Amino acid sequence: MPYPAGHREQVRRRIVDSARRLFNRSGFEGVSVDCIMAHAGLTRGGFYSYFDSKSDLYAEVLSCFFTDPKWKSRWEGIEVDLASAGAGPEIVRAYLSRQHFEDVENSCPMIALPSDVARGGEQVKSAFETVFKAMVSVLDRDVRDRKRTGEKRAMAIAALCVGGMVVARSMNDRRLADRLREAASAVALELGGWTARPKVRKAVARPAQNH
Amino acid sequence: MPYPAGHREQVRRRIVDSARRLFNRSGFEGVSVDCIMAHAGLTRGGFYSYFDSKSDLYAEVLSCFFTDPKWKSRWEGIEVDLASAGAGPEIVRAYLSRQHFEDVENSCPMIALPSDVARGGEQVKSAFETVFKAMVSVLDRDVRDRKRTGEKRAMAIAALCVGGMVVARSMNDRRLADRLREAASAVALELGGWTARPKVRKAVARPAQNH
DNA sequence: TGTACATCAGTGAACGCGCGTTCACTGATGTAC
DNA sequence: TGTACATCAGTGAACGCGCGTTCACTGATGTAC
Repeated sequence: MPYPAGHREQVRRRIVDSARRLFNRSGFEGVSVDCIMAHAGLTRGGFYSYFDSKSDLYAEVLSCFFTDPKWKSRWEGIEVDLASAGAGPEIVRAYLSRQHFEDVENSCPMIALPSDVARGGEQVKSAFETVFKAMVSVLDRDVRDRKRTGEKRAMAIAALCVGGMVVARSMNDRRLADRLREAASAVALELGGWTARPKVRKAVARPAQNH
Repeated sequence: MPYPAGHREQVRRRIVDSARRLFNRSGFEGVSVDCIMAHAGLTRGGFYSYFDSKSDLYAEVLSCFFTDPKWKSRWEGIEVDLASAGAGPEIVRAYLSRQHFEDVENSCPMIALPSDVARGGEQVKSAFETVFKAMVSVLDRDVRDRKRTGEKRAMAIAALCVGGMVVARSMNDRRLADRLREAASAVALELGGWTARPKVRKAVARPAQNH
């Protein structure tokens, strides 16, 4: 046996990881096989001994994102365990945080890939659906609901999180993007019944925040 | 003068219209200049006497949508006049309607193109920003606000509309997509203070013309 | 321990293709006379 | 009214380029003896 055992798997994982980052940054068509392999420390020729095609790799990248049962937040260093209660407001804050906004490569695929998904095949959409459902179900558990409209609210909160980030990423004006994130976050927390009334001074300490 | 007056403008509009439909369907990179011109009944060569580049056309397509002073809704046959008051709830309903969901080619560019825009240049993002601002400002005018958080609310409502449609379009399950649209619509109307209790509150709510 | 060898991960030149863009040209048009 | 003409909208061949993919080859590796 030439090359140590597990070598192939290790290299394969390196390629998938390189692809994930690059696809997140530039989309399916915006990234070349050459580029993916170069970022994995290899050359273009070897690619086809690992994957049948570029599309094949794309599908694998997507399913990797979605199949993790415990989806550990990569943003803000917060490890949000989806199985625990009380994660709702944490998720909203992390999702609409500046860090998540900036870390394009590691961001939620629902933000980075929606156009590709909407135009993609059944398999890809199905995977997208799974993530969204997961997000909704965690939010749903925590919604403080006065009128038994919990699932409706949870879906709207999730849509607001995704929409806020998608739109913020599509702007030039950084200030406007910031305001949008903050507005979306505040309203999402309000919708969940998670408005921060505990720290009253905060509202006083930050009034310099214009508009 | 060879060719009748206005001929050039008419052809130019035909190209933009063809591009709008095709970009909405397949994204920026999924459509070739050749294809756009063919759908406009022309050949590839003439393109560059109308536009400097493909990106240029893309930016124009984006900015055409909401910046029209009178934006005629193409969905639901509703003609929403942006200059008139009371358009807020109409826009929310039309935006999240089944018709808008289904009519991909004629849909709002903020739904169909967000990933392309996020990865695009300054010019394109600038055009997107304009569209979003226009939507926010119309909503803002109509938000029935009790706490002077009008602009924040308007931004969140807009993000919820866009996000709801983007996510709905990325799903396989039509039922789930429908529920999402309805949830987003109901919550968005609630956020604007437009929940259907019209007869009781109208007199009270109008004077709260914020900002 | 040292050498020869079989294996196969990785290389890089080459392929056909479609793209955005350019440009010399064509031919339809309204106008001058 | 009819003809010659200047204009310029539109044509289509051609360009360079980067892409996904293929393939004959290289050379690093663990093993056999």
